[in-house]
Amino acid sequence: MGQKNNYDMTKDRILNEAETLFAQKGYHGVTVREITEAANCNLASVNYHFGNKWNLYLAVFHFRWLPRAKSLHDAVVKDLEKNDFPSRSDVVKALAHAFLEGPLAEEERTRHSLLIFRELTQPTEAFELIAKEAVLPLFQLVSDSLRPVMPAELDEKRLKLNIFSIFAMVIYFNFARAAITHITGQNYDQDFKAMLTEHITNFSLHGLGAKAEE
Amino acid sequence: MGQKNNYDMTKDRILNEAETLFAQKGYHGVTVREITEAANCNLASVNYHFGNKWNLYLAVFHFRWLPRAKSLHDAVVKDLEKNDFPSRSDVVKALAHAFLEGPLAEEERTRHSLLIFRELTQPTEAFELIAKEAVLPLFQLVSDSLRPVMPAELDEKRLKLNIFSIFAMVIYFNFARAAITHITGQNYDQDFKAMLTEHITNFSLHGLGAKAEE
DNA sequence: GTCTATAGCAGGATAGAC
DNA sequence: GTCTATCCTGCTATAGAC
Repeated sequence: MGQKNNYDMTKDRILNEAETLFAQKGYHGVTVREITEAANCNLASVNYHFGNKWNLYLAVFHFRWLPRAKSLHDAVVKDLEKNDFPSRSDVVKALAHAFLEGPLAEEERTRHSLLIFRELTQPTEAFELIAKEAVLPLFQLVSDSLRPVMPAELDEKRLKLNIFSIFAMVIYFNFARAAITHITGQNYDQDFKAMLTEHITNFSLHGLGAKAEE
Repeated sequence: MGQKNNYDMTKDRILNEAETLFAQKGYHGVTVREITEAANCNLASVNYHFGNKWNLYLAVFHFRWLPRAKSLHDAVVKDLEKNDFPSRSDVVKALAHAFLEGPLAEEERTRHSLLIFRELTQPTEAFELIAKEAVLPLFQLVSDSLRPVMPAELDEKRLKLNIFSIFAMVIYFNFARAAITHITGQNYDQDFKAMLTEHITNFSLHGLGAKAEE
């Protein structure tokens, strides 16, 4: 039992440090030495606990990324349950709020985002896992929530594109921070994030608001 | 002179293969050996022509990525010049069209996108270069085009957020192909891309079209 | 379960012949 | 400018003592 604590703690520390480093530098950019030094344990422990470096990478998604994705999913569900019949605006707001100001701490969110961006652009075995366990379910949730409040004549294909567009903004404003900060000089403080949530909701509902011209 | 041809050709072949491989696997995922084998030249030629691996990476952005970005920029400019006073719709359409159906061939676009996504999420020295030479100028162009057709009371900050949202979609639909194909089962053929351009334009102008409910 | 020591190999870079 | 041969560092992974 005392041993089991040590076991868990070392394994946990490795997972924590591995997640941070993989998020920052990508799989190939990180060495096992780096991870074990950061985790304050021996070089050999990665192989002992996870077999090899690649399995450690997968374990990060399994034991760290997925639970966090579930907490995001739950935050959206809870937000939607406030209303018996959530409006379009409720759905968008729930999503934007969860991703930009939700249950995840600031640095946690960055880590979470970086890990999935790498998988989105260059899918590996890990993508299979998170698509099935997190991405598809969340997409389905949003789809089911929007379907009853969108015009009946809107076909499935176009409904999906609309949902992708909402995700596009939520995700983009998370991952393009470097560019956004560079262009606007704006830091991601509490105020700016609240403004972003408001903007995303508004843009998703009305776009640029072109009524005046056409 | 005959020598200069060989010189150029080897250097060019290295740049070509390096670009493809860096886009596919990222800087650390690629080895110099891999590049020179693909370019059908000797291992030492990378060091001869570019000094070291890192300089080759920067050269890819300088000699390959930037010219392509300029051709995209030009496509947008030319499209906008069709109208003396481009409407909001004209601006969005010009952007979406250039990025999804513009001057770049299919595989070229993917390469181009992958390279910048890596830099957007994890900026290096290369980001400085392309931000100054390509990203900021394009942003400015869109900003200048939209300013006269947006309400005067819209402040700079919010105008910028609107522009980011348009870019968000244009970029997202390029880079999240893996996810989109996985979820929709839809391939990026000519028809789908035309539908995307239409969708992005429409969504950017009207959002989900929430007039009915609020 | 944790450590040291090391095998075994792949990587970037260079020297020097042609 | 291009090539071969080679140096040397740093990597993953494992064997085996504790």
